Amino acid sequence: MLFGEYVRKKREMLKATDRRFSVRQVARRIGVEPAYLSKVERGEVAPPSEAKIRALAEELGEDPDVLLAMAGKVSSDLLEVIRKRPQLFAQLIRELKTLPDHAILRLVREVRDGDW
Amino acid sequence: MLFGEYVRKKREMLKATDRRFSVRQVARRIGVEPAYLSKVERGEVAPPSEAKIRALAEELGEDPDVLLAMAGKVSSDLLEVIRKRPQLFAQLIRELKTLPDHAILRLVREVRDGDW
DNA sequence: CAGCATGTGTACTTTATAGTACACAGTTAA
DNA sequence: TTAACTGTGTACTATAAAGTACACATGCTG
Repeated sequence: MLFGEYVRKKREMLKATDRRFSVRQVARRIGVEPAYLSKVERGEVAPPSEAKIRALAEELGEDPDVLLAMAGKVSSDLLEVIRKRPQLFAQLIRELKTLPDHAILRLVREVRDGDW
Repeated sequence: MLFGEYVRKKREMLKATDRRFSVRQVARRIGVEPAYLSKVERGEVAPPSEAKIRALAEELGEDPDVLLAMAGKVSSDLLEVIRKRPQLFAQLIRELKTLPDHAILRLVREVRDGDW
């Protein structure tokens, strides 16, 4: 699903029961012009900056990492982590690239619970 | 160490025993103007694009991921991997953020050798 | 039914990115 | 000693990113 398409769907859903989720009002709350948000939702322009996407995620109750991914971006805090130890993380991520979700989840849990 | 500084040092080292590593000749081989490479090495302008950095890494015998990191970038193939499963990888990377190198290396090996 | 709210079209702007093109002075090598 | 090669200063360019500003027709509502 495209970024704008997804945002529009979610916003319209919220609008159905709460009129505070109009294009204009959401735009105002996340700090952009209404015309811009409208264009973003219709895919007429590229998705906004990371900061605006975060604000939008907050507003819509969505996972910022997911919304960023839909926008073709990766959270800058993750980039920072990788940038600090590029070989280590590059190796790991390429290793995990083809693993199924459950295997990666297992890894996450192992690290979280284990004595690492 | 800054990107340009590092590149200059490495290139000068190679140049010491092989005159094919002048600014001009390296620039030509990686496909940029000599003046531009000169400015990059002296930090007068920002580091080049990912593609040029890759060519430079190849040329200098350096790890592209490391050079990219010095340039403040992350390899686009890694971004792609994360973008495809943002929640999973975001969770994992944030979990690993503070782990020591050896722990992450252990993880890499475990995944590579184990039955995942 | 007047008035505010709504979504969107059009036109423009600002800043960053990623460089090119050319000239010039100093260095080296034949 | 001249021809080529070297590094760099200056000026410029093209494209993308990330929006703003305003006008307009439509629609709801109190």
